[in-house]
Amino acid sequence: MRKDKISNAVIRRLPRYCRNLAALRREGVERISSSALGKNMGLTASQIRQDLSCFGEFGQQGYGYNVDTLYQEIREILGLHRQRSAILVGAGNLGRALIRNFDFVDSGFRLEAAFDVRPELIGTEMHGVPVHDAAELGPYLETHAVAVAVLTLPPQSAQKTADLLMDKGIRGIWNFTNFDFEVGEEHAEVVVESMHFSDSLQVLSYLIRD
Amino acid sequence: MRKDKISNAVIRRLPRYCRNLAALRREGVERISSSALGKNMGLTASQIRQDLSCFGEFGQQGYGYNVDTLYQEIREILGLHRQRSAILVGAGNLGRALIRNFDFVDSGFRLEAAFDVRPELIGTEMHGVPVHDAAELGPYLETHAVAVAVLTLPPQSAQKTADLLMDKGIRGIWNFTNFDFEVGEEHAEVVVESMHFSDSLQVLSYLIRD
DNA sequence: TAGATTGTTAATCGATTAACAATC
DNA sequence: TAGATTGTTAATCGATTAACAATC
Repeated sequence: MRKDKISNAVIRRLPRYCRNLAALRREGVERISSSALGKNMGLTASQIRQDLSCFGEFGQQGYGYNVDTLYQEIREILGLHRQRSAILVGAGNLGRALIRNFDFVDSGFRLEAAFDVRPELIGTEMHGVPVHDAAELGPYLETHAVAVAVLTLPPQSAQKTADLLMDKGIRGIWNFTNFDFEVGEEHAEVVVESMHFSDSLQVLSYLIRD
Repeated sequence: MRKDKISNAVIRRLPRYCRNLAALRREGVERISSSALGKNMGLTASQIRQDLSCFGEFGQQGYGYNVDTLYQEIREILGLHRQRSAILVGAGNLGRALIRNFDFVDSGFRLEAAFDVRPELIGTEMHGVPVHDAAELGPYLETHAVAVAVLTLPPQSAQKTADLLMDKGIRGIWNFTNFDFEVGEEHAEVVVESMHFSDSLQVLSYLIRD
């Protein structure tokens, strides 16, 4: 039964379903049952059926799920076919690594431009992406419809840049600054996804304690 | 009341407590109540008191918590004072970004060495970290006590390298490969923390859907 | 002392798992 | 048809929130 409000727990499992189904597809697997997929992913068959039923009826009794169809359905649910526009702010080591290595298209985005304050970077191209002066960020956002900004600059600049992005109507911020900037009530609809590297490593530290 | 088995949900909030308390400390705040901290972090006062009570009694009725003490306590719980040994495998763009910019010490680790297959990198130093031939990884692990390996190499090499690391007795793997390698039953005690960039961006894609 | 705030117990809420009729 | 497996409802489990006596 389709649900209106999807829980966060379910949403965060969707990309994993995607990755696993993509792998099965590459291996040439045509169909899979919830119990086989569950074994693959370390989930119960029940949970998988429960998760998928939030979005529709993708399976068939006695058969299971068609791998390719289910893969496409979940990509559709996540909106990965959308090719929305993205920019990156802060073309330092990490920003550069993302520009060069990360497959934005596979996650539903086109990376249109990067911004940085360093004069030696401004005007260059990285992996086909033009690097503009950070001072041009505001004007750029007024003339281009940008859905998401990747924030890969030092934490000290995070709040100010985030404020500008939100004021100019950004929909989402992918935050790599390791700083949780404030989101004012007037921007409550802005979505922030933070990649807190240190949080992850600190959890790892805890989990390997003696 | 101290608990034996701490839930994953609680563990994953600990680094956030740490970050918030660190910020308060920097601002010179000396004490804080669970309700004030809750407002700060977007949690209920109840949850904070419940979380902390898993590990001991750190507060005082009528007063709240001493910011500095609580900060130190949580760092201790996470094991961030330990300075355990870490290595990094794959000194490409992302690996390089971590070596140069990431503060391993703040998360409880010393980054001792990096490994790569590229001849032009072998023998060099990055930010004081020596880059060795990836072929030396096995021998290195036999002569050095390494707690954690950072995996920043292409997904195609992930399984093979992870297998080697686990065979040589690694305690934890911080996985940036965007690939969930298999962990054999014989290595069930190995802890894997994965930073799946694409999962995060895909969730963001979902959350900004119309 | 009076007010504030803890740690803990009990209540509620939400997520996961189990069971099973429906049906391919 | 018989076996397999779904989608869904009900049961269980776990996490969050509320309430409150204890006490600084």
